[in-house]
Amino acid sequence: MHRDRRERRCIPTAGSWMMAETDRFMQERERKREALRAAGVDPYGGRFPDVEPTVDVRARADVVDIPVGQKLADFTARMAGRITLLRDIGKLAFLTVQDRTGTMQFGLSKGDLGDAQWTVFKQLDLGDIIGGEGIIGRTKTGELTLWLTRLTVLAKALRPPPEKWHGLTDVELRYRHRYVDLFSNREEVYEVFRRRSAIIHAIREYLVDLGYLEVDTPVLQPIYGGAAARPFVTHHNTLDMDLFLRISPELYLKRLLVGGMERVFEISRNFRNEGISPRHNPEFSMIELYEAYADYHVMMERTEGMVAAAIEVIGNRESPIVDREAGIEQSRDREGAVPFGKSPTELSGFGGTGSAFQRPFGEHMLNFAPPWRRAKYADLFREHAGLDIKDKPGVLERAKSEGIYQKLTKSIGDGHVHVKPDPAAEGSLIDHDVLVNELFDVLVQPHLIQPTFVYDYPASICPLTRRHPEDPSIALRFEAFVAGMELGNAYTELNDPRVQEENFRRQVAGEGDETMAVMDEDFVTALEYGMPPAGGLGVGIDRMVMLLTNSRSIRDVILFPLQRKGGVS
RNA sequence: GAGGGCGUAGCUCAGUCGGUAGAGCACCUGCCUUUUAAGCCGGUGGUCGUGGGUUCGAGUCCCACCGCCCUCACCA
Repeated sequence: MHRDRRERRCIPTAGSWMMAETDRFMQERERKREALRAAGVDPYGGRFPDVEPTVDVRARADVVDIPVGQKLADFTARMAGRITLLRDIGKLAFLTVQDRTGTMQFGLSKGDLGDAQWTVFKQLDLGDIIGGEGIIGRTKTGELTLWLTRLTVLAKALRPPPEKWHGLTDVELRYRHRYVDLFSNREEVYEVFRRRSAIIHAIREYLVDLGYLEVDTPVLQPIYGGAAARPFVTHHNTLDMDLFLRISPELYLKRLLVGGMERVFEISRNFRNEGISPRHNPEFSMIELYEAYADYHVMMERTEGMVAAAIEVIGNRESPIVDREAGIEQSRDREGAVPFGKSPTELSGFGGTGSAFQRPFGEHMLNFAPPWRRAKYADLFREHAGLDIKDKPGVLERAKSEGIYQKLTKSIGDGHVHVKPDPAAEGSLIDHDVLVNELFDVLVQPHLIQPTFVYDYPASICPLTRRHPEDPSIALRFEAFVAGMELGNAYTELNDPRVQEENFRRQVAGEGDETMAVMDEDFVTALEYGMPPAGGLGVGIDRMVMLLTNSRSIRDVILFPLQRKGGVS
């Protein structure tokens, strides 16, 4: 039947389709698969128990003296993985086999393996998944090698893997076919997600050790709230009810404070129907935590503690393979990219930096050693803008010279800009506070490279936030910035039900920065039962992973970032 | 949503002034018992993102559309 196929493609009639390149590769591999079946070999294997990871085999080999060019008959191993390189020397072959911990060279000798097994080997291709049993040795060049006495086919790959040296570099293909990205760009991509897992694990451990309870609250919410963002809307058929995908778990977690969960956290996937950028994905992960009897100063320590715990757990690790790095770096340089990416020294942890809390990020070296810098909003504004935040004429003048004023007045009417109630009042069409905030974004935020807590925001910028008891113009809030990027946001939480109720009313009326569809009356009811004073904190997990893996785009730390449908198949 | 860039073989990339579409890897035939991106001989493989247009002739020029990336806006 294979012959039929080949003949068909060899006789292109006028106007017929030429054989697609992909089909040629796949049909060749299908031919080999059928050859395996004809020889009584299942090309998709089955249970293959007691497989030893590469790192374990290498660790065992490290404590044994294996002379170069020798095999140790009593050093046996049983391993499995994907063939990433295949060197066929005639009656001898070397395969590089990759598992989750690294790569191992398999050596195959026709004489040792026997004709039947050698025939099986001849049907293998790059990308196939195999198991092997044999004895460990070292080749002439000292390479640790598993010399097979038995070869098992576990999965015949029908599609060829990407080019073996460059791997997959097309970013669109990398995101759409992440499974290929993961095995073909193993050293960079797999490592990022290994770290992501370790970071989340470390955060959990850190908080649980502090007596926190991890919870799950609704993703499908009849009323959304807790942040300023447009939601995704969905519908429950049987209940015939519109629901929102949560933009934040905040209002549910605070209900749990009322219920007596004094220390509570959730690692929550949130969904915001907003724009997409290298720092924004429509669905993203955040850790939110609430601690009774604490305040936002305590939350600064929690932020430092979580990051320190994360760095500790990802720090000490030798990268098993780094050879292909040079090629990746070159391709990025061709695009004129900044020096992001993982160098061998970075992958191995603390290489040459002196402090365990230092991490490279782009052209910066970030120092996460606690305590991080703590700076008041107004002080930073004075430092970088040279202005007092209450200096209305000065702020207006600077906003004009920076082009911010012009940009804002131009976009009045799109619903995002707050027009001053009485424009004539001070010769400005834009709220003073809006101008301050815009100037902060442009003049201050980009300079906040090293981890910095910006605290005591002007209350006018965050109208829904609890005020400082001694200075009502100050809001009890901080934001954590690293590399010019917002990493976290925290408050001394509002627990006065009447103030909360009033805030909701203003939100519904669209007066504040946030708007919402309807008031969450049940949340007010909860506060009426009494919520302990508390500190609350939200930290973006994806951004934290970006910072700790030197990743320039949020899409590089999310396994399957949202892509438009269509595109390359 | 606005502006800019990109899309050529399965993968990584060349393609000059508009004049028969190329290389490496991969794949196929053959050789090779210590390779390290193995090597050597020979060979196959293309709807140049899609659709229109200009032209004697379009990968190349023009228009529209699709997808990706970047900047801005919204947002975290």
